[in-house]
Amino acid sequence: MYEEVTTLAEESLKSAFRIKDVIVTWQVPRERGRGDLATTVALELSKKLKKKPMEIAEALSTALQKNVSIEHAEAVAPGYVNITLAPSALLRELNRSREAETGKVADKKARSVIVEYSQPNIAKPLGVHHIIGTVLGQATSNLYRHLGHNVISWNYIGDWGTQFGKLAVAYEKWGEKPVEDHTIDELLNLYVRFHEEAEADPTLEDRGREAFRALEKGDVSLRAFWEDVVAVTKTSLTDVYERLQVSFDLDLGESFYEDKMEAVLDEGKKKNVFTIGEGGALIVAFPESANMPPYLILKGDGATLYSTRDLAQMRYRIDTYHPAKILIFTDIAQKLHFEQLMETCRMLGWELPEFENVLFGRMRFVDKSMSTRKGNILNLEQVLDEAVQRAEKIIREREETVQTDDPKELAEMMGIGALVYGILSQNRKMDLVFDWDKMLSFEGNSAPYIQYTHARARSVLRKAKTDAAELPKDIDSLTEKERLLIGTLLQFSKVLDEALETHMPHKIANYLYELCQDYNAFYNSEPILKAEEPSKSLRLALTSFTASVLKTGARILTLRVPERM
RNA sequence: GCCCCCGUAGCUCAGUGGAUAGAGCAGUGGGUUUCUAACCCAUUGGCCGUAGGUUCAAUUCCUACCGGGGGUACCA
Repeated sequence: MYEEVTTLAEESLKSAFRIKDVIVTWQVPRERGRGDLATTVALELSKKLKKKPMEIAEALSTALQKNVSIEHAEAVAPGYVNITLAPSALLRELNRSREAETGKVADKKARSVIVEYSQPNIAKPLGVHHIIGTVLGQATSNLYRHLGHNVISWNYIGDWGTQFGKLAVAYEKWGEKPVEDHTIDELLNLYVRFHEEAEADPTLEDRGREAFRALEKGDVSLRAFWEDVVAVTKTSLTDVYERLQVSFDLDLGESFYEDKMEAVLDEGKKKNVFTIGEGGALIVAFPESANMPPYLILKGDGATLYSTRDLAQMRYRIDTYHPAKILIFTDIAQKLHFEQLMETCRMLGWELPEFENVLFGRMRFVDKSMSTRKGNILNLEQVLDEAVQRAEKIIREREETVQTDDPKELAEMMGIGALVYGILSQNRKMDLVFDWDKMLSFEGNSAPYIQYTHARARSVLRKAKTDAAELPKDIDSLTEKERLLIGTLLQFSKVLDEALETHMPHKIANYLYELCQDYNAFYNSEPILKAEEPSKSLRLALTSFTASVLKTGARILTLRVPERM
């Protein structure tokens, strides 16, 4: 962005102070009245050149002032250079920047990015805490796709493991009807009851482990039971994912690796990476330098673990998809596990793709943590329903002014949007305390604010009977609000790049919010339809750009925006 | 014990090696004969956890400590 200005600045500094190299970087000042771009290069050079910062800043601003793209350049104490760009230069930039909105076309031959997220467990409904990883992963997948990457979105379903043996024992003891007739909540109740009764009767735990081992060894009736439970679970997940605008390319779960672990186990043993530890367990002992506790690969009784399947999964993904990158979204509690996993892969001598365990904070209630075993989780579907009901109530209260044709659809959009935006607008590493009122905001910095701003802009365009407004060729001057809005619109593509690089979708949410603020301020102070030309064309174009950036950005965040509300 | 994440306004949170640290909610006062007032404008409110260090410049980087959360071999 603004290469012309950068080159000019660098050249003039080089010639004025007879230096070989200088790199000028620009910041976009947040404060009004500081121009469109600012640099601190004079402060940075001061020591090296043995000159006062202001002296350098003044020389630079004088040189920049001569350029036609720059309306005004100014040196400000203690050594900043602020520049205000000419309207024509801003319009030129704005035209160029529209490409970022439409998205890039993926190069089909490029190696893909595997994004794993959500990871629901079989026989349990999605809890409200699942929403964090689910929407973060989806937003990140959307972002990669938007920027032209081939993405394989992957739901790694927890359909295997000791928990399953426990459920089988619980069903055998207390189940009262065929498995396939259970709802997901009834299955959860069995699981919770198991843990309650296991407090009094510890032998239950052993029986659960035994049942899982039997399943792993191929017990036919357990296998049939397992298949029924998987079917019940997948059906119940479909609806929630649809409401969240979440979808996956693959949902190969843990059971898929059932027959793929043996090869990895053999390899690890042969390479002496896996060794026998306490109680006959198979472990990886890391070198001192790794500074990590041992990694358990097989239990003492020979049963496999999460780690066993993850190793097999890593192998399978590499061999099958040759990905350039693998991202796995998990909460922060799993950090060590993935560090151990990757270190183990390296010790096995595997050639690995770029890998990141994208971490996020945990959700808990005010006084206690969330635990599926104890049953103190909130069902995500119920939370979505409550969110939508709250939105419905607000829509009803505004009956006289609301402009939607479909209040039910709008409520769905707003309610779920509010919840999702609440999560995606904050730094993913932060822990969340579940609180209805805080998680479901409908005003201020919230999804409905973004949605309202979009509807408002679309409404203006409908009245103007135009969609793809063209920018005027040139314009003499810009109002302060116009300039601010243009400046924010210009940053969209940079924000997307930063969000991708850091895997921090909240940067997009924050940006969209700022854009709305700028648009609403502009909307409030400048007439659009009644403006004189060329202002009218400019303002319509800004309205059109804003609406389209909002829609594109919101979509990446899984949010939908209405045409009217 | 060791390791990781978090600590910014009453509350919930953004933010950055640079110019007087920003929003939302809550509080106070304004704005609709104008394109949607789910909005806008103004205003109250901060030793940026504490103490050192690096730097022309630290809330941001480094170290220690304090507080909260998590992990630390047979859960995932």
